Amino acid sequence: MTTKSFDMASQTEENYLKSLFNLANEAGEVNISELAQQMQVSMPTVNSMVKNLQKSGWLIYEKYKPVTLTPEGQKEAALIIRKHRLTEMFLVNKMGFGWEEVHEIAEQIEHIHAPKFFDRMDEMMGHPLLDPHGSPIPDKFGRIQEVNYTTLSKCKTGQIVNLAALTNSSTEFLEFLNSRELSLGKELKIISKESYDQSMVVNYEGHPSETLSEKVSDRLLVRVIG
Amino acid sequence: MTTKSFDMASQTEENYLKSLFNLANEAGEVNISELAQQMQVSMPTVNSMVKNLQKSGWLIYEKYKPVTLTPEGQKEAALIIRKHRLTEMFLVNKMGFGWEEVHEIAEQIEHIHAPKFFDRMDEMMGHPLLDPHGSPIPDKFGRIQEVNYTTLSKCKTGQIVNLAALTNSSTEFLEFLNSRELSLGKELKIISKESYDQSMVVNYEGHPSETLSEKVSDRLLVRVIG
DNA sequence: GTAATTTGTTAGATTATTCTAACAAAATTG
DNA sequence: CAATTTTGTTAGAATAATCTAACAAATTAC
Repeated sequence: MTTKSFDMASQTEENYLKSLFNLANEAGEVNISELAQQMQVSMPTVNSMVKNLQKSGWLIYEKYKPVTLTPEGQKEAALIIRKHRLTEMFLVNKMGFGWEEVHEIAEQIEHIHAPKFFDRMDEMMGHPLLDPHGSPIPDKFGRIQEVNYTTLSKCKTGQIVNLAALTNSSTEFLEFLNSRELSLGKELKIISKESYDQSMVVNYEGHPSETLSEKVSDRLLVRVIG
Repeated sequence: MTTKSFDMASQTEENYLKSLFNLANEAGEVNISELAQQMQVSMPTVNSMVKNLQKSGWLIYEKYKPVTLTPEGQKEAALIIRKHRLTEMFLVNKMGFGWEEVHEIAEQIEHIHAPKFFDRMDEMMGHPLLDPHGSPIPDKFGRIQEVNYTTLSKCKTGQIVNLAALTNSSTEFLEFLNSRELSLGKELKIISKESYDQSMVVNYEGHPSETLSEKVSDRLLVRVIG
């Protein structure tokens, strides 16, 4: 007798679902150790929480196997991510925050249970498709439209690209980008690439010659335009 | 050796502080049973939580005596109420919600730890002094400026009053007021008062003769203007 | 293909918040 | 003021989320 309830997830459970969603690879599988690292808790903690989440129907788990979100788990996770990204966009567009300030606040507001509140944000912003860091905002049904960009690090000398999104949105990285006046939509021309450390010299408005380390260029998602 | 830490209060503890603040009478004392009723938990639960809150320095407690918030407890509570009321005002003024929709949402957002977020709301609204139900918004230091109004129920026939605030902001009551087009700032003239059930007949713009029960007139806070 | 390493599990304990049952102190009431 | 009622306390248990210690399974590495 399987116990599938689909009750409201607790704040903690919501965080596990979100991490599971973000860690799920092509096969949709996530290891206990990965999840433990992501959640910053011990493996036994994850082990018991995973049993919990399975009992509630959010995921599939078998001893010694990686876990997989059920369709319901995926939807639930996507809807939490939707609240997070809508909030980030609202904070930037309607409240004047910088893109480096919004993650921590959204991390808390994503757990608010008030559909009207998020619907109103969405409406006030005209149903945005992307958050301030270029990540797609899942729709009301938890559907997420995948876009695939390349990282700047994979581009070749001479190419012209448009900065579209980031693979990492830590405050420190965003502050680094601010210091170089690098924001989404900027057109970058790749001047050269150092084969020793993979650092790149790029050119963009107001910055004729800016050097970016591989660590940075790996985190910049771009659309090649020439 | 007294253990006074003043750590961050948990969400549950914040709710106890808020209730304590709201229940505190002139003497500032609150009984365990009152608090249990307000918080909708059993007395033993309150008993143990009160010991907790004392250990953290938020209140003074002695066996079989009513509890009293310390100055720190009062400030903490007032700051939570500040977040609640700022949020309600923001939802009404900046997001277009009705005054009857905002309590439940603010009840959740009040627990967000993000000073910048509330400061920005405050700034965007030009530092409002009252929330949408006429209750004062405590300042950043947790100071609350008391205003004292009379209830409509205490007014006499012939008086003209201005509707300034409410003693109760339940959705049902607010929806009742909406149905009679009664909103803050409305000027009411007391036409008559029924001595049998204390119901009152009042007159205001668009409503030449509206009857209000004692239950209603007791919940309307007014400023007598004539 | 054993041995070593990594990954995952169980067992048992801890903290926060809650409960019910039983009892004790305080307040109320004739 | 003694009896009753109300209010408050203790004891003991439950649930959620976490931990460490010990062990077991799976994987990786010679």
